[in-house]
Amino acid sequence: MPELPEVETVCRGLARAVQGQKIARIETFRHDLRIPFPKDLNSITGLKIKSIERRAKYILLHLSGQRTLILHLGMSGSLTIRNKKEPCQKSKHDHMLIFLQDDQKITFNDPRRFGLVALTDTKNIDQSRFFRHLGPEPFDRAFNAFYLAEKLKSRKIAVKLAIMDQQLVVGVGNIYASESLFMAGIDPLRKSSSLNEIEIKKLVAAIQKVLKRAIAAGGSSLRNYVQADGELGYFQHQWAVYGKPAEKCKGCTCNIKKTGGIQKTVQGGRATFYCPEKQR
DNA sequence: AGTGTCGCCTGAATGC
DNA sequence: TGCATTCAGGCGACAC
Repeated sequence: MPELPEVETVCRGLARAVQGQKIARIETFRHDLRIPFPKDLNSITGLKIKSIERRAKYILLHLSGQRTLILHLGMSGSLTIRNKKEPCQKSKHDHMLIFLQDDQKITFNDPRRFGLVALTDTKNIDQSRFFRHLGPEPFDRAFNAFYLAEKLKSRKIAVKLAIMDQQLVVGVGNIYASESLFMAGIDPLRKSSSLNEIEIKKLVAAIQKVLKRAIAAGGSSLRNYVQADGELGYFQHQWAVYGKPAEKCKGCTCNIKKTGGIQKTVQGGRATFYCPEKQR
């Protein structure tokens, strides 16, 4: 599932392939994904893709005429770029095609349809329903130990749920929440307000490091991005605890017989993985 | 206001 | 073998 690093990878790949191109035509094959497609989607025909930006897990295509096309991949969405001349059949969950004037074609495929497509005036982005409530980017200077301490001290929920709250910090999804807490050595079940200064510093650093490593892993496979492989750029081979119940944690020196290895539990309806020995 | 739960959706994995 | 059930999860809506 695309989290921040995957979305970042997709944005970079997209920028390389289609920045500066004009939109020739758009086709949709149903009226909605998680929300309806914009009624005026065809109004961006003829506009130029000036730049591409990631914000949280949203992909922003800034167009000429002060328009911005917003894409979100949800859980199962992927973008593929092909040359229009390549013979290519529409697959089952292709929902939108963007044809460009240079004969490339962007395909938005999303089996579970948790993704979305929206259109807004560029200057109104910050006030849009999608961005109004978002917290700082994890790499922004505004996301630091002082900020996190302020945010956590009054909160009663578990720290894992807190760092997944997009109002606190954006882009930390379920997988990287578990991974970051492992790297920081913090038990995901701990109450947010129970973390001390040192732990909070470690957590900020861990979130940034985990995300940066994942982006780097994605970037290294970027050249294959245009091929039809939604899995590319993912971090799954480097997971330390996620999806590995009862296994050894990364760099394990634990007494597995005693700890039972990596534990799996559920928080807020989402799977959490952690090492009971390394995370306290 | 902060917190917890639900629903959207489909395919893979598991259970009987 | 084949059908039914469970699980996965971003994010907004909603109830308390």
